[in-house]
Amino acid sequence: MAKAPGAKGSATREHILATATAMFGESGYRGASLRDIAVRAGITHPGVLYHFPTKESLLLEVLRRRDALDGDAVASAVGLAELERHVEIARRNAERRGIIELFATLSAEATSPDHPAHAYFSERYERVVAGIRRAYQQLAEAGGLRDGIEPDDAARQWVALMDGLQIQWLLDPARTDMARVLEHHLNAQVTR
Amino acid sequence: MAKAPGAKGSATREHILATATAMFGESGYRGASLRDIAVRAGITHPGVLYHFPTKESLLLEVLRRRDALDGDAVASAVGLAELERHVEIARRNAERRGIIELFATLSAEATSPDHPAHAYFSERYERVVAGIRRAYQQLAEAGGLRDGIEPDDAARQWVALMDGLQIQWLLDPARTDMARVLEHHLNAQVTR
DNA sequence: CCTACCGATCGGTAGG
DNA sequence: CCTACCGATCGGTAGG
Repeated sequence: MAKAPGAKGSATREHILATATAMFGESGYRGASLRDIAVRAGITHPGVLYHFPTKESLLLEVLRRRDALDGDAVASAVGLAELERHVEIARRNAERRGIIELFATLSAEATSPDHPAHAYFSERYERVVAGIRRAYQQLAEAGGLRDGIEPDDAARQWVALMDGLQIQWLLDPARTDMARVLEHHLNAQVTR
Repeated sequence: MAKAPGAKGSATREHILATATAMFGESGYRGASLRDIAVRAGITHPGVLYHFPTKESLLLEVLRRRDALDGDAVASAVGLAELERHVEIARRNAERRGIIELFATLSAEATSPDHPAHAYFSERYERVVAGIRRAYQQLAEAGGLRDGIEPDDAARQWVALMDGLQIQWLLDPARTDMARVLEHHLNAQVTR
């Protein structure tokens, strides 16, 4: 089989994706040019467009790839374990500034209805909130949730907390322990 | 007295500031061009640069003005009342999409160390967190805080919650009641 | 405050 | 995957 440009296996293609992930994170979608990405990937900017037809398609592929890689947006555990899984993701992501920059920068930029990733982030939020809500409901049914905590509010709180902590961490990593704050929040909601 | 261009009283200047606030909010700093702002303000883009020497100076003036207008970033009350003041600000801001867009979009964009508003947001965060921390400490000393809640974590949580809720609200205003979620969060921390 | 203009940079295309 | 190029747009300046 000859190497097809559309094939997922191209090493250059993977390299472009990794570079674009870092640069969209550092500068946002608007702030990172195809030439910036190309130079850091060691090719020319039409070279990038040989692998991805438009800048927008490159962004969407970067986002699609991220979700696939760590299953960030898919609820895969049950009740308390699902929430603890998110704490673990936060702890792990604190080692990879690029990933946090990508989602913090783009989720704010993409609140504009005409942003190329607007639909992606709208759907992602709905999915993530629904997954967390389910976890809280399961926790409540198992009698593990303190009185007066509604799963719907708690889910939105949890997601808001994760997003807001990312901004604080980017501004001041040394003094922001994302996983710790999330854990304390969870401990205050759960019955011992 | 002849009208001086530097005078704060120019109606055109005020009009440019209001327009720029809306457009930086909708599109971010990078996404809103001086020509966009000028057209919507009814002048030409060199006209904008007559009132503000650079695009960056316009942004900083927009931010400075916002803080001055509602004292958003300055702790002015004591203990519980200070936290309730922030709930009120959230309730009020839900009527002004432009303001929320401005801060949500820019605070993420400005996590880049080379962003023109980076220093502004770094200092603002420190100031806001310090104010909230003080309020929690006062609440704790008055015996109004539940056991196991540390003022420092609680302050970072509170600010993260406000930021994260703004993103959710921008993506889905109908289903995100910022003030309500903040109130529930506060009620769960305070002793009755 | 406008007209006219500048050099730089953008995403994308032609053609190989 | 590159060279060479396109039209559009950017922030900012000159000169009035």
